[in-house]
Amino acid sequence: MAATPETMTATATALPDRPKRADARRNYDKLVAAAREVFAEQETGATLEEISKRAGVGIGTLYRHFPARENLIEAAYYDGVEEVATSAIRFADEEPWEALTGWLREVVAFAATKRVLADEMFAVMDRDAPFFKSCSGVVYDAGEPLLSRAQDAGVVRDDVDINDVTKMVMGIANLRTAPAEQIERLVAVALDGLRPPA
Amino acid sequence: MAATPETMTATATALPDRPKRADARRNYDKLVAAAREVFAEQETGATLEEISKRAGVGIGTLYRHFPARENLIEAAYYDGVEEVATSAIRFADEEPWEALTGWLREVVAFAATKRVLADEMFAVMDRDAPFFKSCSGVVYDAGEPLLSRAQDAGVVRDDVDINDVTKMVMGIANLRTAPAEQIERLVAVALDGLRPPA
DNA sequence: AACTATACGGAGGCAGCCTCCGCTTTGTCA
DNA sequence: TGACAAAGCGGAGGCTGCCTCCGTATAGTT
Repeated sequence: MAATPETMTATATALPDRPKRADARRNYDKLVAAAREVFAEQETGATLEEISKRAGVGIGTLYRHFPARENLIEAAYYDGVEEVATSAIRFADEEPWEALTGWLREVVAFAATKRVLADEMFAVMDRDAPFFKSCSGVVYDAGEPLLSRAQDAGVVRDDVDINDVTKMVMGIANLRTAPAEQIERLVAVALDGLRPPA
Repeated sequence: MAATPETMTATATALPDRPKRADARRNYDKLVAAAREVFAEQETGATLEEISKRAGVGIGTLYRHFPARENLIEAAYYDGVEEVATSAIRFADEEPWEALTGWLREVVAFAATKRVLADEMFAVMDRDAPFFKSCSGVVYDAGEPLLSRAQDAGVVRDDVDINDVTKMVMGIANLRTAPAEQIERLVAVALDGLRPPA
């Protein structure tokens, strides 16, 4: 699901407006695609010059569309967020505990693919930038029903909310020194902490 | 406990050698102190020029002592690590569960004070740089007895090691969007996941 | 006091970030 | 379809921070 102005509600995001003229829109899309490529390849230190070159546009064009580095990062990040959010519905008919934890594992896998981008975002962006709020909002809205259901079923403690749960999981998912296998294991341990106290 | 060449074993660290001439040693210390100050103040984007100015030495001097940015960061970080490691002994005579979790809360508090520095380190340093290994080693050696005791007492599951436990906790501790109160709460939840499965 | 190894410091080269403005393209209106 | 404004393009160049290099200064030694 792509983030286009048409499909976005007021609360959905704070992405730069997608431009109107055909050539501009073309370049905008090329830039986002190039940014995704470059951020996916580079372990670190992607330069904006390289992204603009890869997109086949001038550096000035990049800056017109994305006045600050973060705007480009946001655009490259956002539709992954929407995707993982919507994936929540796929877990609707599993058991409450499996539905919640299954979706959270999905979130972890997503985070793994976007680690460089996420680091960039945190490095560059204010903790409470509107964009973060948007992303959080989308993810929370998606996960909240799964959590509530698990709590109603009595398999998750009542003193946590969806913000708590996703943050806890994301913290572990973003561990930069842990291999994927360990992250999965640690997430499972932490999720066990969500079970109601005996 | 300060990190001096005299007190360091081969495995302890990979810090640059502390220099021999009196003026050089003075400048080295001034630089480390200035780096700590600046990293503590700045939310982000501390410049090396500023650190050298604050220390009252030329930029060339900074680079002679710390050829790469990371060397300075390491030096500024390291003795905090040793401090938190040695704090483990203070929990020796508490109950096994309280000893382990009490010390881990200490680790979390330490992480909170060094967040900028930690971010810098991760941004700049290879995941398996010797320095990381040293820090991990020091912390693991300190925490391992507490974990073993808790496992022997049957209050912590057997399928985790000290590496798992500290990473899980550090992941949550480094959450950049969570206030201290929430981090404490989430760490407590995750630690509950360490209890043996019923 | 003279000497040498050690250390100092900042000018300057380099790279990435970002701005600015003259040129080009698009879309529109007759 | 041609002509015109508005929108968009692009890259030269300024700025800043990173880092190197080398002429000068100082500690320690004899």
